[in-house]
Amino acid sequence: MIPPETQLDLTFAALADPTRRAIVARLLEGDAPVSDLAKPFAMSLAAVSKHIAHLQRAGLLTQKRTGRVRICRLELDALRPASVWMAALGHIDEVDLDQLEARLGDLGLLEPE
Amino acid sequence: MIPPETQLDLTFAALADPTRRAIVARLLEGDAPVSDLAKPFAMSLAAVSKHIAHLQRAGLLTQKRTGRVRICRLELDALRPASVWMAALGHIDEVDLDQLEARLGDLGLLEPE
DNA sequence: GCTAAATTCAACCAAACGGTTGACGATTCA
DNA sequence: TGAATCGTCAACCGTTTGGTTGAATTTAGC
Repeated sequence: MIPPETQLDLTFAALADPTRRAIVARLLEGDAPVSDLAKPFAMSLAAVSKHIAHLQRAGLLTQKRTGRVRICRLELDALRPASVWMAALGHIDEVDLDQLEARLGDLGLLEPE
Repeated sequence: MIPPETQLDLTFAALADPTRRAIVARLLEGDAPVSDLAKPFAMSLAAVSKHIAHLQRAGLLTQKRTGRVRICRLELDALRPASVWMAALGHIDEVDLDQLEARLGDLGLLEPE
């Protein structure tokens, strides 16, 4: 099992490249074979294949082969840890303080005021 | 002016490293000088300084020098384009399905159940 | 004015990245 | 069977990254 820290590393790194973000965006419109994904880009198929591998390592993309074609599917769930991390930055005050307080309360560590 | 595509590159790349994410998290608790930020890490000050420079390039961190000390401040606003990009991924499905359904309905292509 | 402290700068290193080309394996189809 | 197609693999190349160490710079304090 991948340590969660590494999961975030892989996810953010996967999104840090414009080619990969374009592939992700394209997959929102539906599953697609590798060659279709590669078409818009002025680079070799092998290069796109590597980008896809990168997305796969991050769990953002899965492939299912049917014949000689590999259909790529976007796995939006894999995006959630990164999304949560970012969202937490904006709200950490409220969320974390509440949870901390609740936990401290459960443990009887909260001093009455 | 930085092209917006590059802005996303820099932001996601900045977040793709655990040291930098830890620095960001630490700065949520308040501004801090470089050496304070460096303390938790088992690496040289120069290394942390480079990480900070990386965050600065992405616009996520600004410095204000007071004397020989540099106070670092988190710039959460710089996170917004990346956050928006990710949020868009999560909702495009619903949106598109709704629009598709509406369009099909308009065309009389929707089968009654 | 001298010394110590807080950072950055510069040079270096190994590893990863993003791309290329060419060979290879699998599959379809005539 | 043989030729074409889809995609990956392998080797290579130049650049970037994340770290090191040591010197340079700027400010503080005695």
